[in-house]
Amino acid sequence: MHKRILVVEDEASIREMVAFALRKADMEAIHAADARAALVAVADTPPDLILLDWMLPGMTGLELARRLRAEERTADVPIIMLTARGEEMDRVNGLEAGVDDYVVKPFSTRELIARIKAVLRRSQDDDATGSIEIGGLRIDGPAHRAYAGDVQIEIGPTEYRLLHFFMTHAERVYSRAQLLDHVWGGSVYVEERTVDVHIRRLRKTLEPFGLDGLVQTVRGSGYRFSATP
Amino acid sequence: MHKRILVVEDEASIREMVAFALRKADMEAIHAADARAALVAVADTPPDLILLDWMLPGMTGLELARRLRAEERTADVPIIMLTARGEEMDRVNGLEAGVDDYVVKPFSTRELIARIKAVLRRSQDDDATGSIEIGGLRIDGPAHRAYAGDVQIEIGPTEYRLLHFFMTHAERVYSRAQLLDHVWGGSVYVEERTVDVHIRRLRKTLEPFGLDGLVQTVRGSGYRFSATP
DNA sequence: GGGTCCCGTGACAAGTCCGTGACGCGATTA
DNA sequence: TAATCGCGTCACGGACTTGTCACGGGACCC
Repeated sequence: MHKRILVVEDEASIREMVAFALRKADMEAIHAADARAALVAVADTPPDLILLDWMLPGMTGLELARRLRAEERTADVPIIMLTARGEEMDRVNGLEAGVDDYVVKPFSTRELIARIKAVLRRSQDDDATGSIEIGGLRIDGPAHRAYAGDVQIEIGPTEYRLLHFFMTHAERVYSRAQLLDHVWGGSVYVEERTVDVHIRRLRKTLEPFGLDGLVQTVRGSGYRFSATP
Repeated sequence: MHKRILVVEDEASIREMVAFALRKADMEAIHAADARAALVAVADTPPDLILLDWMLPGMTGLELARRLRAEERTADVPIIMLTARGEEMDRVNGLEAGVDDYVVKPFSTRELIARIKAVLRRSQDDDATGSIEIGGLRIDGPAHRAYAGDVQIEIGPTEYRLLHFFMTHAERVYSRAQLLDHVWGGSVYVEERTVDVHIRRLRKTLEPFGLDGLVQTVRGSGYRFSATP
């Protein structure tokens, strides 16, 4: 899980220490030395999380937090505040501004990474869809299970993800590239032919249950999931 | 879905922040600054959910939770506890009092709303509780004990919390991160693999009673509790 | 009918994920 | 104070996934 973290901090040494820790945790640090730079950086592509120093030249971190919350694009980006010990940290105002967590300096990088992970973890919503049924095949989203009528189907992780995508996007042709994007996640590179192999594996696990013809090949274009041949 | 939420919290600023967030999510906030006010407000018309601060003037939130559970009218109303980080929060006692979830301050409004929705969704199709039985395993909520048939099972605190969470959220896959959030609490940092170890310990204590296969591994996703393999 | 392109299929090696035993530490109890 | 217990972490090994490749059959176009 590669994440992009915006680090708004005027002290270069702290920025670098944080950047180093982030990189080790497979995250990318984007630097901003003051509020203005932060707003510019955010305008481009909103990061996954923002680390915000409490004291900044020009504008306080709190004020910046409010600004970020007001913007449509960044309203949902979690914010973690960095405060120095002894600094009057107005927790209530922070809460109002929608700050997700505080880390008090001096902090260990270990703790910082831990906090970041915790906040990221919480911010991802768990709206698992209910159950879907198409052509005698049913999947139970929350339970991560597939059924042919009443009998349960043993299915591997990637096969399940592929099946889940197909059933939530039935009756439509997807190219191998699109399937890679949606099922594998855009940030990994795998050969397109890999999709073929997984299609085959999926067909093979469905076949013993009389569920063939659901995954259809559209020659030259890709694959489609449909109950009607 | 218009819901009425009772907010029991002595700090006015937090009450207002919560009220603002609730309104944005199409819910109505009813305020109560202390336990007495809460009991009065509840006597009129029970709300759909109660947000309860852990520390209250006069009576602790935990005590109030017990009182609310004892009342006929409010026994079934879900309760979410608000606790400050660092406050010693006794999650076991919370379970005993029938608390449905915890949210640790500082929290973002986004997270709070998400938790509220999750609890509401769950309480829709949940009947009166007390004790739950799944697959020959029974837990007695108020006493926090576990039984296999009639024989009591010796079980540690963390194992019990894990088991309790599983039994109140059966037939659904949870990632290690989600389990950490719900069973360990939001703002603590432990390695995700720690979950594995506790899963194993739980399995090991259940096994001698023939209760194996209840805690299931979903490779690549997490764990699931279910009576059917 | 021939050629070309596209897809199905089986095998395989690397990689990932999970179960498991052990260890140290702090808290609680005797 | 000593002893026990529960908990979090680590390292190791095994089992399962998974991405890739090579081969061959079939479809489409001419």
